[in-house]
Amino acid sequence: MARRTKEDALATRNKLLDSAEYLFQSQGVSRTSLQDIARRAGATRGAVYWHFTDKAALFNAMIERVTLPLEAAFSDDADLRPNSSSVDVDALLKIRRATVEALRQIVNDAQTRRVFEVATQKVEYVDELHTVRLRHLAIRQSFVSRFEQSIESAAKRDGLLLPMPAALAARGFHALIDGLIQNWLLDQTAFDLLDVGQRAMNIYLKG
Amino acid sequence: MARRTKEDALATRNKLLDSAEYLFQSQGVSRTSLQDIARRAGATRGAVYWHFTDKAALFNAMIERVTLPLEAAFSDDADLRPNSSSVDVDALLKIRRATVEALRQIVNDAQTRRVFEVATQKVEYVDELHTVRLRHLAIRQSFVSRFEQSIESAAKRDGLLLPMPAALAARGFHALIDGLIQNWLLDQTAFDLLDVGQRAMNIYLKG
DNA sequence: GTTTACATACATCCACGCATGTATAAATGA
DNA sequence: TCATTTATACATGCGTGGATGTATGTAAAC
Repeated sequence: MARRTKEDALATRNKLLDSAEYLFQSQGVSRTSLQDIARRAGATRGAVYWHFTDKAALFNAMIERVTLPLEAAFSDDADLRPNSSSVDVDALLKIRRATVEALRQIVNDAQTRRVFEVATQKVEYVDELHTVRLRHLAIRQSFVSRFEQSIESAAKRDGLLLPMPAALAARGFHALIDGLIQNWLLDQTAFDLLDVGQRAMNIYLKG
Repeated sequence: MARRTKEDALATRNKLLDSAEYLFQSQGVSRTSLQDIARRAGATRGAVYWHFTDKAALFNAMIERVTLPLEAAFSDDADLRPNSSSVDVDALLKIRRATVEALRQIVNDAQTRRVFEVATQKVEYVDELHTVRLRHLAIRQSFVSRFEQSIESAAKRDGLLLPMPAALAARGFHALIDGLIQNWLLDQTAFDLLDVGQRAMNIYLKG
């Protein structure tokens, strides 16, 4: 066809990513061809190869469309709160709130849910997608270490001694949340993620 | 070639499964062809199609080679202990022991580790593999409900009231263990699975 | 006029399923 | 016990479709 305006181009790009989301979720990443994606978006493979160098790049873009805002939200939570509220808000409280907010987004936002499901169940992390995987690991790590700091500062503030090193406690907490999310994604009718998540979190944080 | 003796046939079958394990782990399930698997086992696709109807069946067999013994171990733990030890052993203690044993197997047995890694990161659960997935879910569910019973009986025995329904507590516990395993598989050098696992378990069970 | 945003066409490769070949182990019968 | 038959445990070959990458065409925006 003919050349489109820049908004049109961005629209087709998003359509392609939408199609990819849907098809990746229902057929898996490796079994959906670029042809499938293009067709569902009302375009051809030419459009796909114009916007993305290959399937891995498309996958990457699809992931970042969700994770970039989510990461930004997390950073905001950590950076802005100290200014807005009084002084030295309980670090654990911040973690608690941010976590609940993340759970809420997964439950409420269909797109986030789709992408999470694809990223955890419908893709094989190998070769080209290894970079995506490394990025995930880095994000995980930053989350864990931030939580570790919060634990330590909270313990120091309240003058209580921890039953285990903060690093290990942070690992456990992260595993708990991560496991809850993944299990919920496996069967979303099995339990209420927000409810169970908050209760489990409270239990764990008693330690 | 010629017909082999039954032991020979079983040997090639195991060789094929070994190859699949290795290749699935390094290349992912969808990117490894039956040709690859056969070649690495010193055989041809003919052998593969003789022993398995298709790739999904082979995958299934590979999984069961590890999970069947593991399930059996879990059943033994639950069924035999009441006879061998005194009367009414603490139900929670049994769960604790079985869980630690499972963690130990994952850490120590390379084959279990490989298969778990494949099953959690290197496969897209869709179409034919959906049955495998359903089976996993069923096993999960049975584990969770068994743990739920243990919690309830333990609570009744000790006469303490739970901070939440046993079903939710069981979910949380399972999510914790599951999350720890998965995170450890992502980076096996990050922490000591057995250590952190036991500590986190103890913390959680205080609730 | 040039670049953009695609569509179309072409060539290559590879994975799968099936059909068929085949040498030998195991069952069968005398 | 041995000869014959049958089923087994693969190997080989063929056809087919589909996915990828790239090269080229093209009309409108800038």
